[in-house]
Amino acid sequence: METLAKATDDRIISANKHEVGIVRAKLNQMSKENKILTEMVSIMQANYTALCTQFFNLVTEISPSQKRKNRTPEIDSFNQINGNPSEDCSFKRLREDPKPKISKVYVQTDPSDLSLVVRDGYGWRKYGQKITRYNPSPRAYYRCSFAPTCPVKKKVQRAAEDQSILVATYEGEHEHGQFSQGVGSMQSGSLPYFVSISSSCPTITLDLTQEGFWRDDGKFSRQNESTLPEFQPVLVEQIASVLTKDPNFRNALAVAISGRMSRHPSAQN
DNA sequence: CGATTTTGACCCGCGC
DNA sequence: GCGCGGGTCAAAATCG
Repeated sequence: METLAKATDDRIISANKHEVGIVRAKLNQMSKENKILTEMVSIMQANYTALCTQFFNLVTEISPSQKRKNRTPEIDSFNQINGNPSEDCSFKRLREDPKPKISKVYVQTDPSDLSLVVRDGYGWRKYGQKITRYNPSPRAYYRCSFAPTCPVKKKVQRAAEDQSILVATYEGEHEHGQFSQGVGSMQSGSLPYFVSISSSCPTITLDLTQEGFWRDDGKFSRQNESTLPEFQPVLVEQIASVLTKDPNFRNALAVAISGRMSRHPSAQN
């Protein structure tokens, strides 16, 4: 009887040892993958720096008079997000002027939806619309409904490269909370991808968890996965550049990846 | 009837 | 000074 119990204990101990071995192996593999990921991020960062230098060289080669003539939406967009390159070639120091905080939000919308509405939880009053030079789609101008108490303004225009992407440019910050127009910020017209790039502080919110969009009828529509790669290259570069610069993002990414690995051990094979 | 949108006119800064 | 382009104004139209 006693020998039977001892044999059972031995088997449990041996099983535990085996499990510890597996966990150790997994940990080793994870730390290896972590190293590889860190190296990849470093390479991306190096590439980004090289690209920045190249871009700056190209921009500074253009004379001031040529600058206006040859200006493109891409350069404008780059300058808005990174600050004026002629003032700081490293792009690391951002302008600290008293201008209102400007941030950009890119919203993937249903291509069939032609409205210039970005639901963000705030109330807006449209005060103008214009056709701009480099973009066939009109630009809409909105003021916060709390104006003149709240000076925040926003411009909404479809991306020239992809009409399904709405670009909302916010000027200033709300001095009041959101007041929902129903459910909240994630309501009709909201988005599968939500990206915010701020010019004054390179913070970014990237929500790729929603593979669809909220339609006006309140239903959540699944996004056709084949359309995902169409997320514009320029936009992707801008996002990648901000992400690779941010050590917090890299840490968060490492934590998220290791968390995912522990939840899906089969994926490690 | 008040709030909101539309849209042409106007203003302003910039480059030539 | 002129033209261009972006931003704003404000009267009319529309909506709830």
